[in-house]
Amino acid sequence: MVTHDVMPVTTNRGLPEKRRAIAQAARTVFGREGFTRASVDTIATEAGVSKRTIYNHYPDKEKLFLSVILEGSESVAATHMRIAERHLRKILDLEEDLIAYGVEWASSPTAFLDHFALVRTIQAEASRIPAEVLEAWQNAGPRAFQEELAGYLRAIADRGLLVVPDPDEAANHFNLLTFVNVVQKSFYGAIRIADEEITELVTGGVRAFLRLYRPVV
Amino acid sequence: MVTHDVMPVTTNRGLPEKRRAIAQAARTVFGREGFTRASVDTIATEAGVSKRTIYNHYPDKEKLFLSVILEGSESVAATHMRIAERHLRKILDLEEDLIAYGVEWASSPTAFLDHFALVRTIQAEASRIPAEVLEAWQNAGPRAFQEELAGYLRAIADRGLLVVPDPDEAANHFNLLTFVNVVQKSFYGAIRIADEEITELVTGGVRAFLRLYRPVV
DNA sequence: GGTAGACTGCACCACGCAGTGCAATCGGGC
DNA sequence: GCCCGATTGCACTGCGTGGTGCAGTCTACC
Repeated sequence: MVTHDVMPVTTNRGLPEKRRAIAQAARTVFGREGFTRASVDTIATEAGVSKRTIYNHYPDKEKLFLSVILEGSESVAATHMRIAERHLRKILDLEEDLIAYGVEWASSPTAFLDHFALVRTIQAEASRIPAEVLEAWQNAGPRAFQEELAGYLRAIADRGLLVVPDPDEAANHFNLLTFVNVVQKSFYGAIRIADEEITELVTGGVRAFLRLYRPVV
Repeated sequence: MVTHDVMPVTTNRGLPEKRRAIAQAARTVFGREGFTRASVDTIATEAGVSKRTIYNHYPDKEKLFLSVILEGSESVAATHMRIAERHLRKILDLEEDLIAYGVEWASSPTAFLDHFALVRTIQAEASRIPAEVLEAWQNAGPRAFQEELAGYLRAIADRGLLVVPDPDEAANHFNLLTFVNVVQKSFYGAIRIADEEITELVTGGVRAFLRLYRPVV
């Protein structure tokens, strides 16, 4: 697990309690309205805090956004860790476990609706976001998940349940065939799709994945 | 091929020549700045046209955006048709042809940079876009490509070169393993990635696809 | 030469928004 | 009782923006 230093994006002034309220409100409002439409006044109101206080904690709107998305990534990463651990550490029935993992993980955009709305914003603004910031986010987000999954796949392969010449590529393929498939269809949760459809898509993806990487008997 | 009627998004007043200039400029500016940041004044200047004229042709900014993205989809669809036809009609070496098709298609976001910037905007704003508009775009865009590809795969399967129980799912898998993989990494062309990397990614995807759908000898 | 439609330029409105300045208040530590 | 940092409320600046109104010009056609 690699952690990357990022220049501080928040001042150390102010009460942590207020800071949390601001961050929480910012996540909600940015998620609902997108970066540009979201106004600092709205965030202040939602946080039950004066606008002036926000500018005591964060130098400007952009840094506030940045801080929120990085925190969000950490929280999602932690969740992913728990999901992966729960389904992929002890394998009972490989197909079943992979499906359970995939379904739960592919459902997380619905659970972290605000955060993934921010992710969509990031993607839309990619060309206007400083390269090192984009880099930092990718490392905290997508890349981290893939690395983690690759680790589990390697372990599963070591026990002879899969044949995985290149764990990173395999993790990528799994990700594409399940998670990415779902988020493409649901716009990262913005368009609600039924749980059964998620299950169906993931199941199809896992079956394909297994055809790719299951050892020939 | 299904075409969907969409309510007209442009007035019939005005000279078609000016209209084209406006649409062209709008595509560029929206692509560069995103919907919200792009100002109608900028578009007017870029088009060499007075702002008043824009409002002679389009009722408002939103409709202008809409019109531009639908036109763009058509243009991209036409390109896709040519690429698919060129590589998938007559198959000489299946792997080679699929790779050539995949590489060329996965490179199109770089060729249609403006348009795919609009696509990212759409995705980011998905939750704020009227459902029927989103529907119309999906039909003109992603869904159309997938359908077309499914048709070719079916034809290839008919000749015994592939085993394709469900052409739609197969097309989806191909799409995920090649095109989507590339656009996820490049943010639809916003972040430049080397041609060799595109080739590499697509090649890996095609190989996986073939392992999934090649007939067992 | 007259009429009609398209275009232009420019002023203008109304509004929202990021960010600042400031005086006043609150609360805990010494 | 005093101080200091955090917070508040509010007015205010400056700017950009979507959209309109209007008076005048240009062009093509009759």
